[in-house]
Amino acid sequence: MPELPEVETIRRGLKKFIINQKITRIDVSCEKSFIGVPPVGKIKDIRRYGKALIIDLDNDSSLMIHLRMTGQLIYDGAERYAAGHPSDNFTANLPNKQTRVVLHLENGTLYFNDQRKFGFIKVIKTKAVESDPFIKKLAKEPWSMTPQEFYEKLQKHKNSCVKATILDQTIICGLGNIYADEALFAAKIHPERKSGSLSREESTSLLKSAREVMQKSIDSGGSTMATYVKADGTKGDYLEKFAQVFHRENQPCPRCSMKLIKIKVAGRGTHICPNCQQQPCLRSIGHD
DNA sequence: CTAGGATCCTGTCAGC
DNA sequence: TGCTGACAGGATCCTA
Repeated sequence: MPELPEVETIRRGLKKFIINQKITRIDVSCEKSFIGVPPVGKIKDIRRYGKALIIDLDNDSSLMIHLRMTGQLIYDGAERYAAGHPSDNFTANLPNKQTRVVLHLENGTLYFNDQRKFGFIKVIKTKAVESDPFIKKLAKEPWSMTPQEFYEKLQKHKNSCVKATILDQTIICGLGNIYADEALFAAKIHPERKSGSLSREESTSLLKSAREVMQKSIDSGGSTMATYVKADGTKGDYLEKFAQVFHRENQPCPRCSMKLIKIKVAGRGTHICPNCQQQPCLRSIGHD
């Protein structure tokens, strides 16, 4: 579930707590969730490639972590920091039923929870991170992609729905279901438009919107809970404060007040304003 | 090569 | 209450 802004929020949050701590032991309770031989070693850095986190150790090995749909990382030490898939388990006892891997550190514990077991932690050599099959094929993030490059990518996949195109991490990296919907709404583009039908202006607008919605989310701590859990832990509030369409079906469009609807595109739940985001055959009728 | 659908897995919720 | 199917903030594999 976590998309680029959530993973970046996790990275920044965890960094403060785990850098320079030694991993003393790793317990794996779900074989599928941990690939490789659990290492011990001191944590030197925590990096991010798209939606993947990399924890570098001082022994030439790294842990690659992908949370996929339902992963969570929770650090429990003098303070607790939790982020990832939103759930009540953040504040529940740890470990719990969904805890797949426990990393014991000198001064605390890092829990990897994952309801659906799609996520994983994988041991790779630090030198081989960039040549890992998943990392290697990731495209540029919206901030480092030029409008020209983006337009060319859309043309290359001209027969595919634009939403499917921007969800493909090998085409543009970082967007998931929330930010794809938000970016398309911001750019007033219907998700079922063929990628090749977007004008250069629309393409540039979409790229710009993708940057904006994700940056805004990073600035506000992600859309999911990212919290120092005390009794009243604060949480990332992108969905509450900034999301315009995601999970807002049946509510009025913030731009035109027409009722937002939910449809299915590329196999994913998709939220749109049927007035602001019109199909090609309906566009240019009457107004702009 | 592209595009679309099934699939991995567990849990929750709406509808009967 | 219990059952059933749909669905879920991701990515891969298989098919045509």
